[in-house]
Amino acid sequence: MEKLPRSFYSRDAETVAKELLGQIFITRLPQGETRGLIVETEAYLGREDKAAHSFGGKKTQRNEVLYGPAGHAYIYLIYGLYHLFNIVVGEPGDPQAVLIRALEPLAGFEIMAKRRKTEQKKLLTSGPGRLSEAMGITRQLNGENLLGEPLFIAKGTDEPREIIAKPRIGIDYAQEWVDKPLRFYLANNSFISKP
DNA sequence: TGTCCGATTGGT
DNA sequence: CCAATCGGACAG
Repeated sequence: MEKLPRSFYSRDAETVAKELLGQIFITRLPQGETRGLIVETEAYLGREDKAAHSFGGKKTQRNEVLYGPAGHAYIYLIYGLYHLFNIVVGEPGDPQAVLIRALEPLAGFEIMAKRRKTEQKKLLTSGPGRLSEAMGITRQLNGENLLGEPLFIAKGTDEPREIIAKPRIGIDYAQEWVDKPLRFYLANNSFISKP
């Protein structure tokens, strides 16, 4: 089990978003260990990207971790109900991020089922809010270093995989950025958030 | 301090 | 289709 190094994250969001597909996201929290294969991501390009929280260089208490070093978690609450899990990427000071949108459950099924209050495998991690709940992600973990514990990403297998690129979800306000193909997912995977 | 709203989800 | 539910952004 090999953790992805800092250098993996210190690249542009589009590259990292694609290369995160097929890697393994692991959490080790008091309830136990859970693992999921990353099958869907979105790239948020930073200052220039009207869909990004850091558009125009905006820096607030919520998003300041985006301006720090790559390989840390950016976690925030959306709709007062769900936590979304992102990874800070790029060089320090360049506020880019990758949103993890779906996982394929690999281990810790019972822990996930208990947190999600469902036994249906398809409903455990197929969406950004769902996977955060299943993996035990809350904003207490905002800023955590993914090269340590309790959150990290391990190298998956090197098998070639077909990647599909499509527009991002839920960013209707982003004008000319709405249609840019910055959402990536593995072809033929059944755990994608919106089929 | 007051108001408005969201990188979603689940039930109608 | 629409309500749930609340921290944060921003205006005043």
